[in-house]
Amino acid sequence: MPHANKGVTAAQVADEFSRTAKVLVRHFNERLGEHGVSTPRSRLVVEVARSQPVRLTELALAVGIAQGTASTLVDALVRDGLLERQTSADDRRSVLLRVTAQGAALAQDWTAGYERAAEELFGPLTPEQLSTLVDILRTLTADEASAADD
Amino acid sequence: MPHANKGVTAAQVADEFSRTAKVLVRHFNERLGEHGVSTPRSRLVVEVARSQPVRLTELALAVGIAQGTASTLVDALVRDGLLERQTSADDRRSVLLRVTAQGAALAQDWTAGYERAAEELFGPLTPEQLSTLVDILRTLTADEASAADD
DNA sequence: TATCAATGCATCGATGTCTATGTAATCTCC
DNA sequence: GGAGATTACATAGACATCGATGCATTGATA
Repeated sequence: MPHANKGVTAAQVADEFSRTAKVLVRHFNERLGEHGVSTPRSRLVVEVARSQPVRLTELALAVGIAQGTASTLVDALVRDGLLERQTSADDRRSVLLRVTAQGAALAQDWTAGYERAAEELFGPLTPEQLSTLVDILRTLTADEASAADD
Repeated sequence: MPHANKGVTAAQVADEFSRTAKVLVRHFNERLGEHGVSTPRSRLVVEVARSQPVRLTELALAVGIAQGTASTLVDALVRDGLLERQTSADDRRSVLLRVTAQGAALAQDWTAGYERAAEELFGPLTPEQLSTLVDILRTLTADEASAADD
């Protein structure tokens, strides 16, 4: 029975949203755990592979985490030989990130795992629902973009 | 221009979802921070106020966190005088939780803050979008409910 | 060019979170 | 009624995360 939620309040939506978000996080951690990696680590490596060379702050923005968090995670990934840091010639404050050969190989595997996990989770939705959901999500974060102009 | 996302993939939706979730978390932390409390702590106190007496595991389920996490957070809230633990007479393994007078007062304040934050965030959506969003969120977590039957 | 502001990154301390495990109480069932 | 399974909670260890802050570099300006 769809649409039994006529008078739904914002707070109820917030509750539902945050619960769903946790389910999503848990699901991805499980699936990616089968690939021997956590969700945050895989997201970073995959994102670097996709848009290298990339500066640290850009990367943090792209995956939606704080710059300090990205710094710590990247540090571990460099130690593990998946990423490379390189000081930018243009601006020696900047760090350019690239994947190593090993990182690139793993990124490919993890991307597949990530996509499969996403399909498992969002598969029950119709294409129209998917599209609607993305619209709604973008509406919600559109605020953020303008708020950043403050 | 709505619906410009015809061929959106599950992975893209997952990305968008997780970014939105982080925006939501940040927004609530900011707003509730103005009330001197974190989101998880306020959610626990408010939930206990709403459905006391409540067992720890029930509470964890209601707010969508792991039982161990709830145990730790509740411990702090009891130390701070907002919640009371009481061993159940029926089942001496169980802990029944209630708010103290102070906890009840704060819960009221925090509920207002929570609702206001939710309205700020979800206000841009039409009532129909809100309703649709809840439908979609419930579809996504419906899996979980059945998976729990394993 | 010397100074002061702004920027990019690293680090710190605190918090929330998970899974895994331990302990006590309860339940099952022979 | 007692043994073993189950359940409820607490605790431990690891990780991700944040905001705040420090340090080095760059940019702007007088």
